[in-house]
Amino acid sequence: MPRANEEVEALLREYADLLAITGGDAFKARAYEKAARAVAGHHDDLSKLDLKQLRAIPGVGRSIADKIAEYFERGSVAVVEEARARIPAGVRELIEIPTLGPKKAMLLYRDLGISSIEQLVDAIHDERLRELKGFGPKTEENILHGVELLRQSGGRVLIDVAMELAEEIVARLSSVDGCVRCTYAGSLRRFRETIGDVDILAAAADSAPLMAAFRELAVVAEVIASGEKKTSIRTGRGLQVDLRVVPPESWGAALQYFTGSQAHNIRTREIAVRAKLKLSEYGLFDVETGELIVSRTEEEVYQRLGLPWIPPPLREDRGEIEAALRGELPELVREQDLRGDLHTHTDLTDGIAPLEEMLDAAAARGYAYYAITDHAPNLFMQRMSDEKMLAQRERVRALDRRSGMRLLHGTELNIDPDGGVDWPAQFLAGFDLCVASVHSAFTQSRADTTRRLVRACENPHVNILGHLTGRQIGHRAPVDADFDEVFRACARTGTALEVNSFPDRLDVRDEHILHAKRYGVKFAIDSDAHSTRDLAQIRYGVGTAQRGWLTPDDVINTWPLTRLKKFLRKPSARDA
DNA sequence: GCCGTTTTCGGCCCGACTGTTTTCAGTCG
Repeated sequence: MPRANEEVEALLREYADLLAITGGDAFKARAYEKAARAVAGHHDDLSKLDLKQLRAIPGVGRSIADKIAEYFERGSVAVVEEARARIPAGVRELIEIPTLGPKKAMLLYRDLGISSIEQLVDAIHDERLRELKGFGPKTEENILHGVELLRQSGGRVLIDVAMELAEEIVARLSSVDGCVRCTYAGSLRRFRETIGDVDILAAAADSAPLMAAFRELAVVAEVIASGEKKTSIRTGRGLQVDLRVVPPESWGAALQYFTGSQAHNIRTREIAVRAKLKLSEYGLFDVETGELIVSRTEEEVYQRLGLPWIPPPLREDRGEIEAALRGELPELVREQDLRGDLHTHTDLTDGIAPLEEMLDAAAARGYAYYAITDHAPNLFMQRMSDEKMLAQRERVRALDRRSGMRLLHGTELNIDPDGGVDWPAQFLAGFDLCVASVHSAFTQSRADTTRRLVRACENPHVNILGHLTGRQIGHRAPVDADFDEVFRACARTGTALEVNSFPDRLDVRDEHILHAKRYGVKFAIDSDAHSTRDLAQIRYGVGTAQRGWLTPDDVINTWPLTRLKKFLRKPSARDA
C-alpha cells in the first residue's frame, strides 16, 4: 500500500474512533470507518489524486475528500486536531481493551477523568468504578482480564499455527454424534497471513453435544462464553476459538456469513437489501413475507444475489463483487496446478534433509519438475564453494528423471547492497535457474534498496526474486523500496517474483501481488523448503497467491517444463 | 458522512452473548 494511503487510513480510523467515543451520530463514525477501508484497498497513491478522483473512491464523498486534500496540503486536518484536543490519546487506547468499547471509555473519561490504561487499573483497585452506572463487579473483572491479555500478546498468530489448531478441532468435532458438517471459516478460510481468532462452524440439529465436546477440548484454557448457538474459548497460548453451531439447512448461509470478510459481507447484504431481501447467517429471506428463500449452500446464496460463487481468498471487498457481476472472476491458481517447486534447500547448506530424501518427498507430491537451490558462497555461514556446487550438480544430473521428475539445478544467490550477486556470469550460466534474495543490509535507504533490487532484475542470470521484502512477520520489518519501480523492472526483464510460502514470510504478500500483476509480472510460488515437511507449506503460498488474484497463467511453476525453460532463458541472456 | 434502476431524504448489515437490569445497552464479529 502506498505510504500516503496508509497514513490517510490511520487518520480516518482515528477520527472514526474519536467520533464513536464522543457519541452523536453512529453512522457518521461508520462512514469514516468505511472510507478508511476503501482508502486502504485503493490501488492508486492518494497523494497524487485530485478532489474529483478522490470522490470517485466508493465511500469517499465531498467532506472526506476535502479532509484528505487538507491532510496532504497542511499535514493535518483541523477537525481531527480539534477532536484530539477534546479526547486524550489514552482514552482511545482504552477501547483496545477487549470488552471495553467507546461508550464505556467515554463514561470513564467523563465521570472519572480516566485517560490511560494505568489509571483505569488504579481506579478499579480503588473501587472507584463501583459508582458508575452499568459497571458491576463482573465488568471490573473483565476489564482487568482484558488488560492482561493486551499486555501479554500482540493478538494474532501465524497462519500455520491457526491452521493446525483448526484442523485438529474440526477433526475432533466431526466425530461427535449428530455432527452433520464441520469446517473452519473466517480469516483462516480466506488465507489471511495472520489470524486473530479461529472460527469453527458446525451443522447439527442439537448443538449441546458439540458445545460440550468443544468446551472439553484439551487445548481449552478458558471458556469465555457459552450458549446454545455459540461458544468461545481461549487456548493456553492465548488464541481465541469460536464455535458456531447452526441447523443443517442453514449451512450455506452460515458458512458465507462466518467466512467474511466483514467488508465483503456488508456488500452482499447491501445487494440483498436492494433486492428486498435480508441476508443473515440463517439464510436469505424475503423482507415482506419473512419467507426463507435459500440457505443450504453458499452457491445458492450467491446465485440468488445474482452472483457466481466467490472463492474465499477473494472476499475482501477488493473488487471481487464488481468482477463477479461482470462475470470476470479469475480462475484462481490451485495447489494441484503446481507442477513443481523452484526454491528448495538440502543439507548441503542449511536444509536438514539430504538431496535424495527431498527428491523422494517432492516426487510423492506428484511434481513433474523440481529445483534444488542451495545457498551461494556470500552467505558465509553456509560455507558454499564452487567445488561443492559443481559436485552437487553432478549428483542432480545423475538423479534426473528418478521417480519421473525432471530436476533443475539452481542456487539461491545473495543480492549484495549494490545489487550484485555471488558468482561471475560465466559460473552463473551453468545453472538451470537462479533465485536471488536479500539476506543482509535490510535497513538501506529507499533509493538504495530500489536500485539494488532493480539491478538484481537486470542480471541476465537472475530468474526469480526470492522473498522480496525480507520481512519476517512479527520479527523483522520489510525493506523499504519503491516497489512500483521494482515491479516494472521484473516485467521488463522477465524476472519472476517469488511468493515465498514460509508462514512467517509470505513474501511477497497479497497486496504486492495485486500491484505487481498490473505490470504484467510473472510469479513463482515456492516452498523455500529446508526439510521434507516444509514442502507442504506451499499451500500457504497458494492461498496468498489466490488473495492476489493469480491464475495458473501468472505462475511459472504451473507451466509445462518446455514453457518454463523458455522463460528461464532471459532475453538478455540470449543476446549475451 | 455517504449514497441513489423505488430515494437528493432517509436510510445505513445483523444477530449473539454478557452484565446489569427488570426490558436493554454495550460489545463483538
